[in-house]
Amino acid sequence: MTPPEPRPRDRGIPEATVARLPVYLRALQALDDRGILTVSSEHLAETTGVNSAKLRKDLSHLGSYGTRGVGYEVEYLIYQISRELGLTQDWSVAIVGAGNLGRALANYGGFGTRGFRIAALLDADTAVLGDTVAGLSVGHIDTLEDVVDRENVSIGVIATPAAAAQEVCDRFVETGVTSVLNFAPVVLNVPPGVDVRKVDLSIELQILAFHEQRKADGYAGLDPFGRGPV
Amino acid sequence: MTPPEPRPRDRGIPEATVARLPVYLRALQALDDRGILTVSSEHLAETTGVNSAKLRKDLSHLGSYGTRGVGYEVEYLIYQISRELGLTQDWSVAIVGAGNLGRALANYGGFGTRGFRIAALLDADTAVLGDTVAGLSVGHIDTLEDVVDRENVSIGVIATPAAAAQEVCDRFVETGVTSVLNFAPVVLNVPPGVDVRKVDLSIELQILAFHEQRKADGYAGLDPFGRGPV
DNA sequence: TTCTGTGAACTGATTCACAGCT
DNA sequence: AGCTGTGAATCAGTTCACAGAA
Repeated sequence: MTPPEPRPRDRGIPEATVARLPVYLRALQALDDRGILTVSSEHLAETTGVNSAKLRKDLSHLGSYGTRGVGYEVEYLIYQISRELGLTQDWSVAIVGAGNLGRALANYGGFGTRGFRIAALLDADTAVLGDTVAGLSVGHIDTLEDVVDRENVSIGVIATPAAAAQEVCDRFVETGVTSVLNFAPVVLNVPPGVDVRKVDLSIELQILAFHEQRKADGYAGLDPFGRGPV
Repeated sequence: MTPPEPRPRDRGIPEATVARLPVYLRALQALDDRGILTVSSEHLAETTGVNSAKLRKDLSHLGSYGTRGVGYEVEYLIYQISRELGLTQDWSVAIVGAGNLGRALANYGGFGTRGFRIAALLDADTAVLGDTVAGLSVGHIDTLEDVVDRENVSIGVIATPAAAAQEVCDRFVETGVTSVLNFAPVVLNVPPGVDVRKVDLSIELQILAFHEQRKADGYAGLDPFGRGPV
């Protein structure tokens, strides 16, 4: 697992930092839209809900893009973060599963920010074949390999029922996709080198339930409005 | 911030552990469905994609529910985790936003596992009012406060466009909801004591894009199939 | 003077490795 | 003999606090 050789500028950006860069980026874009030219770590930290020292350390991993006594130039920082995240290019995305979730994803306005392009929306159910979603015609799952090759898909999104997820994932991996975003409630098995990220509604709810229960249990006095289970 | 008094059994379960318990629970339920009575940390760890020492340490925070030389009893462990997560009771959930995402959430089969009950699906758009989704009629957002009170809602789910999210959140909080699951791409502002969890598609994609770019950049030899941007 | 960039201290999470129970 | 439960070692991430640039 050792990298082949030490590379020029250390790109060893901590995972935790990478996960926050998109949040900073969004806040910066909002500032830019309002015509704001410069921002301090204190202010940007506040609007993104992090500690300002953490924000500065995060940004310092990209290089020294701030000006002491002044702050960060909004446009320049947007560019630097975009570049670091790989958003100065477009990535091709294929979504499998054209149920409500798949459709919601396909319709996701402009796909967040720029940087992504939906190449296809596929489903196994012939009943939805040809439906138009977000200007795209739903294709058949059997064309997955063709689509990935032709459109140079690099990110596969799985929005199928749990039972179908592993098979779809295998097909993505087999065709050369190395990044998968999984919305199905299963743990996917992939070979090394493939990145999987999981988004799981019921896990999120269960985590919230845990904290709700705790509030209800022991700290009633500190939480005058807390509600219990039904 | 000191708890009023030391409470009987230490419930200081690490956040990282809490986030994994739902994953273990799901795997255990699958084992239970297959009639398997007992499982070792090694095996359960493998199917959930974690290290077995981590799994044992996680479970040890709940108590000593394993048997040395044997493993864990599946049913008993399901019960213990469910109890710890607060799933032996039902929690009432209100979803705001009846677009594709809101509908996808409402249809989410049995809401993951048991433990949750959708009390209402609300929207501001009069065009979707009265639509039936997952056996539920879409209500008007103005009834939010009524619904929360009447149905004793403890978890609010925000599936609205970004612009509406903070206002919906404020109304939830104002009415006494202390747990919020936010799908809108904004950082929500809440008073202390309110838990917010965020699920953000575009952030997940951007994190994947970062790793894709890295693979494409520097490790071509280790990743023969990796695709670049389009 | 203001605000960045960063060593140093700290806190939390993971992994190792093995003692001890069944 | 096999597998749990857990101290001890390690690693990652956060926060503090301040030196130094503009």
